[in-house]
Amino acid sequence: MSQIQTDSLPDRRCQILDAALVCFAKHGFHQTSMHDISAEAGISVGLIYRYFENKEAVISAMADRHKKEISEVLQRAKQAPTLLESLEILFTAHCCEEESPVVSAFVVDLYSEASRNPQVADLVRDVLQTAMDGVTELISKAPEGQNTTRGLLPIELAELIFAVARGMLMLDVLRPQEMTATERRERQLQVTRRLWSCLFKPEAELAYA
Amino acid sequence: MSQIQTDSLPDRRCQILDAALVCFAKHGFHQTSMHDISAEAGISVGLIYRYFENKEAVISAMADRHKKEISEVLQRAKQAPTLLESLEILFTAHCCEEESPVVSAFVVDLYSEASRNPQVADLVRDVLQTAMDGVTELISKAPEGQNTTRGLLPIELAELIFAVARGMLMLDVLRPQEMTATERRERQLQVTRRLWSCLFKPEAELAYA
DNA sequence: TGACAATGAATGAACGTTCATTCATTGTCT
DNA sequence: AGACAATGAATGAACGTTCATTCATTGTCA
Repeated sequence: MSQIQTDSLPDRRCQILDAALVCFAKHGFHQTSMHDISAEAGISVGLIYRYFENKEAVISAMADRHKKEISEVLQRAKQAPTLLESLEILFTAHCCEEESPVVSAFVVDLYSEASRNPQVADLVRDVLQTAMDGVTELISKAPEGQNTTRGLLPIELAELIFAVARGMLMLDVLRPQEMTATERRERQLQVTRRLWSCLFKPEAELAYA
Repeated sequence: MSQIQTDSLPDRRCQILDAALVCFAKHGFHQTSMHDISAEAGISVGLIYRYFENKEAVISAMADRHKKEISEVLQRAKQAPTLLESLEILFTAHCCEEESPVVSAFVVDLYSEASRNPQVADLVRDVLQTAMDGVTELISKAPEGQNTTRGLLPIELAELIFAVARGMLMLDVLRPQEMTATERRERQLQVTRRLWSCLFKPEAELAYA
């Protein structure tokens, strides 16, 4: 009865979005056809239109899902014992975390889409603002962020941190495919630590850096 | 005879690429039709195929042109009297320079394209490497880069600088259209100076920051 | 006139979307 | 329980449209 409806409806949507992510990451939004998605999901084309109004709605739903994944990453980052570890979680989420496969190519596409689709732009802006607020708060409360911030406010530091994170994510799409997730992660962590040492490491420790 | 060929051929190509940039920046590569480009250029569709083999070739040529523009920006940056001014040129090229209108949305699209098109990826990697080498050299030679680099090598600093530059460029596509080029430039410069102060400003000067 | 630049209608493939149809499941009645 | 009606999830061929690409034709010079 209604059990099937309420159970299968979100499942189907999820199944379709999973397939869409694979296709979008591989070929981009506008080079992925609805037939591609249906084939990847193992269902018929028509069925997609039972769960999504049109292709645009699939893209929007993907953006929405991205928002949830990012806020989960943020939650995990907030619980890390040190500021450096928080940053490491934030910087490596897109290439390493099993649970939230935020594929770099998809995110770059999302920004590309945001530049013409105001609805997507609003959503991405919202995600970014929430994440930045979280990190700003993280810095304000962290002992490392108190006195070694080189005269910059927590929010200014957060802006720099997010700029670097986005920039590294962009770099990620240029990396040859033969690079493993572990190798990517290692490169990400190196840059994260360098940034951290620039922003937060007390001058006194530099001799040992 | 050959005068017309050698003279008009590059001009037409340039005219077509100018039109393509406008369309690509506005709608993206794959949502721009050849008719859009021909209309923007004020010529017929068929004529485009006299100067470019196909749409892919237009995109590749755009990427090539991007490469030339970036190296021009780099040349200008190299001639700046201080390291900070070099960075300011590099960071504001995409939203302010009249001669090389490297539109942010186009560059994000270029990275998006690079993630599936190995030919474009190679080119973007090449551009990036050249620019990074230039900046690394700039840092090595600059007096500001000598002793206040917080234990980081010039190449490591260059990586951070380019990550921030790419990240800010990405942010640029989220900005509401009503923001003027001057306002964007101001925001860019703020972040540039903050980054510079983190990476290069001697600790002694911080009191006045 | 001959050579080349330029046009834009024509082509066919590919796309997003629709919808008549199928069929396993669920509900209802005797 | 058994027979029948109703549901709606799922299908995939078909539709109208758009797009990249081609090419017969026209315009423009020397």
